[in-house]
Amino acid sequence: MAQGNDPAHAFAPHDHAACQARGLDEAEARLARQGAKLTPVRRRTLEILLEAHRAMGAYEVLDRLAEDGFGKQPPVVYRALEFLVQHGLAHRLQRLNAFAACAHPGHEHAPVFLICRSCNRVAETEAAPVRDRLSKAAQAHDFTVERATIEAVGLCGTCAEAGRA
Amino acid sequence: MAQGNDPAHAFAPHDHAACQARGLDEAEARLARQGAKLTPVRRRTLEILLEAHRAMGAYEVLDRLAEDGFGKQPPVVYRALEFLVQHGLAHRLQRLNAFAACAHPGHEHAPVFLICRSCNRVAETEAAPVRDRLSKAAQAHDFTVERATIEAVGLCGTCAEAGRA
DNA sequence: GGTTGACTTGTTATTCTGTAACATGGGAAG
DNA sequence: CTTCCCATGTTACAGAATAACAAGTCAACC
Ligand SMILES: [Zn+2]
Ligand SMILES: [Zn+2]
Ligand SMILES: [Zn+2]
Ligand SMILES: [Zn+2]
Repeated sequence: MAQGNDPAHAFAPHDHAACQARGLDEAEARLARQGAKLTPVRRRTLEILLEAHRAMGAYEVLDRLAEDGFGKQPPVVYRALEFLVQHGLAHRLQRLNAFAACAHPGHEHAPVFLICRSCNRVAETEAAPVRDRLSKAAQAHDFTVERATIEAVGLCGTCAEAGRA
Repeated sequence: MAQGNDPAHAFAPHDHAACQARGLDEAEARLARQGAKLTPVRRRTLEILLEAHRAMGAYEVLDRLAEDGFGKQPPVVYRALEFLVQHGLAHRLQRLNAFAACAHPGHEHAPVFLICRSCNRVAETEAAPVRDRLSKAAQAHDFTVERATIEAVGLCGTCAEAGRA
């Protein structure tokens, strides 16, 4: 079983170089299917997000891009991030005003995020059951859910064991 | 049955003056229990949030406070809002960078929000089942949820019937 | 009464986050 | 070769939030 298949592998030690490479490959495959282009800025932005399983602020990414010779004005990074988000290669985390690479861009999905407040890693997990419950609760009040933000903050197993309460 | 007991009454026509008054009463009762004070700015801030079942940006509230003779600098409103949030009288909506009065401050609760994208009204709904699911999904990955943001955007019944798709 | 100390309100200034509007340049289509 | 779309870049601004300090209120205490 490849480590990439566990949706919460973000919290466990794993061959992250492979993880990162797979992220880029899947991104290219997906964009090819969609007829969109992974241009240099976009590619670099995705690489930066893929470096760790954590969320990064736009300006943090922007600094990195500037180091690599790209423009150093906010629109540069916001446009790249918007592109990645819209094409399912990255997600925005509302609680953190930050962005994270998608953990499994292979297929369409509306994720649920688990954010460890100790190590700052971010994982995506099984969303369907939670969203179902939410839709059901909303239906009871005649409300139709179109999109939902579901972000949990807490402690990952590794940090809990390490006693970083 | 008092209208205030339906957690999603925000979307239905109701005696809102009573609704508002009840909000203030419950707030005072709650603060008395906690030994905290509802000072003029705080009270006025809560009143403003209670005027409608929608979320307001901090600066929108600030303008209203300034009209009433309170300070017109950001810290004034942010402090009042922080106080209200911490004492369970208001909630912050991450998706909107905005705040809303709590719909039922009588008891402790971690709400789930329903945000109508057409009329902008915000309702709180039954949270427990959704949170249970979320905790369960997280547990499967050895993650302990401490707090969670759950915010749904969609259409309320009234707006759906009115065809405001 | 006077003094201390916690708390609240107020101000100035700054930081962080995000967007509008416009200029340029490189292809692909014609 | 020209046209047009799109991506990148810029300047300038808007919106959200906080840091740091000044001053007033009020009850507790001496
Ligand atoms: Zn990895
Ligand atoms: Zn952790
Ligand atoms: Zn009401
Ligand atoms: Zn509505």
